[in-house]
Amino acid sequence: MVEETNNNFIFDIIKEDLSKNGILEGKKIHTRFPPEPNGHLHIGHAKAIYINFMAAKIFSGVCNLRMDDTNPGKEDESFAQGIKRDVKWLGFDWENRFYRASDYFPQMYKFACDLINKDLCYVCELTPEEVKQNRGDLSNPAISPYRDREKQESIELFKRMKNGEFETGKMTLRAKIDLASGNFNMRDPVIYRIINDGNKTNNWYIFPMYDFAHPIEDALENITHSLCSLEFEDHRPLYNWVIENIDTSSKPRQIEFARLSLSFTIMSKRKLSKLVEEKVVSGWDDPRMPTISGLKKRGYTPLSIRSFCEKIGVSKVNSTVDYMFLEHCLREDLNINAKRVMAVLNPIKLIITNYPENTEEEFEIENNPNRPEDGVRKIIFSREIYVESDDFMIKPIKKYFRLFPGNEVRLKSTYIVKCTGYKITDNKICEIYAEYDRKSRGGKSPDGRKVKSTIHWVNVKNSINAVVKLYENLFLSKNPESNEKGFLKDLNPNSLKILNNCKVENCLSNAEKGETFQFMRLGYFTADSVDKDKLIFNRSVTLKDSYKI
RNA sequence: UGGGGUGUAGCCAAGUGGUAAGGCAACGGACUUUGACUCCGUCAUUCGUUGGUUCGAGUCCAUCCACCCCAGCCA
Repeated sequence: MVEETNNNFIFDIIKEDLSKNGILEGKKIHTRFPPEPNGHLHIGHAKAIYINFMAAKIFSGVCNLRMDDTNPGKEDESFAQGIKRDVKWLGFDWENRFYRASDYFPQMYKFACDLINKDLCYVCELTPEEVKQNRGDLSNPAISPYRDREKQESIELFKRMKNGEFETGKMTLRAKIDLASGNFNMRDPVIYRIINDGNKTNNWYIFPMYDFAHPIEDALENITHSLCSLEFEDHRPLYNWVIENIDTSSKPRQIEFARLSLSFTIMSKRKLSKLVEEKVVSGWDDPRMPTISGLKKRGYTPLSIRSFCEKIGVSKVNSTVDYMFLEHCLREDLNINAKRVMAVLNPIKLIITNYPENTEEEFEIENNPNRPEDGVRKIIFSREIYVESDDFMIKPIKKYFRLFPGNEVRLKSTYIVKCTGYKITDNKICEIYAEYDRKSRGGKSPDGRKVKSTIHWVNVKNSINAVVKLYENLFLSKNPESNEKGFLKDLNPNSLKILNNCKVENCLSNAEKGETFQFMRLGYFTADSVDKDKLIFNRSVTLKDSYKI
């Protein structure tokens, strides 16, 4: 998994801008990732982060991290902290360029006053309802009776708005552009509103709207390419209007790309919050959540997420990526890097009847066949072991070549054993019996006979207990939002399954929190708790399995 | 109905007038002490439609069709 970058239409534009006679010839590019601190980052944001930081990296520029905090009340410092943590975890570095839109409020206020003086803005006293009624429609223009207010009067009122003399919603500052525009964003958009609820941020009572604030933030930070998602395409004329009419030499350029949709999950912050509030999940970092913190807890690695972002590409097509593709990227990383261990999720005891009691043998097992340099470790074998209950059938179905009476399997790294019988108590198989072939030590078959199946096991004596959490998609449909009764009616009842009686190899007593292992033949599992008396693993992703029962 | 976008395989996605990359998924097969991994092979006579220009069109022009976004004092 080499980290290199494919081309895309945005990088083509940047290349063009940077080329000879391009608008940025001889300059550096400068991008930014500007989340609103009103929720936690998810995999969709990872795409935006990746695009912005990679554009900077590839073209030897830099990328800022900026909190777009222009709407107090929705926002919270804890979200800002979480965002910084997640971006850093993903492996991106904004160095010392962390900014907040609110730090620019004085400058924005000044720009707004300039615009009033240029007769490009006016204070409007329409209430929100009146604005709505007067917005016009597809064939009729909007109306504002305050459009021709004297500049001086607007300046006065705007100052009084700033001083907190009016209550929330009483008046707004509007840009004088075109009440008849086919683009509703240009029908004299509100650029400042009053939020005077006693809950003030930095002593401000007026707050700039996104459309006014964003271009100014970009200009003040000397952003060259302002990369955002498709729904802002209609806002670009307004973005450019602001840049052209304020006093700046910066010429940031907005380019839009399609945001990410992933099958079987949702990306809307509002809906993700709902899952948290309704306690459908344990929190923003529930391993089933598509949030960065959730993916981390699930066992996703920063490399796998970056690789995913790289591989899905960048375009303007609204598309939905298969969830399987994300899983593929994780497996690709873990296949190379995860240590292999043995763990039995649904244990059943296997007794090797011809193996001496009170004896044990030591065997070596490789830590990672894909990385011989990771060496081997010792495992202890003895008469009683646990095997997976799925690996035994009294009457084998077609193409089943694991344990069943009369059949031979290899116990990974040790011996070939032949199943000789089983015991049933209370209608349940409680023990399986087998005999081992002592000539097969190490799992070899000296006579060359083929043993189709090799199964994993742990020793009864020294295996340790663990809890394993198995996850499936949170939703049943590819597109949970399409459920007519709402996404909350599309929940998968099996999205979490907790196994409390798992037996794992004793080397896992040294596992570190967050460390990921391959449980052989089962999948990749990440240590979520490593407390002495409570070892918990989250299944990150299964192994691919061509055997369908 | 006004404005802005987008249509290439089941899913992403290259392609910039010279004869449809790549990945995922799927399906065959080889290998295998993980039914994993790895390796090999198959998988678009055709690019939303219909016309046109051209020696030549996924690429240019026109037409129609489908889908997405926009009428917050959200971002």
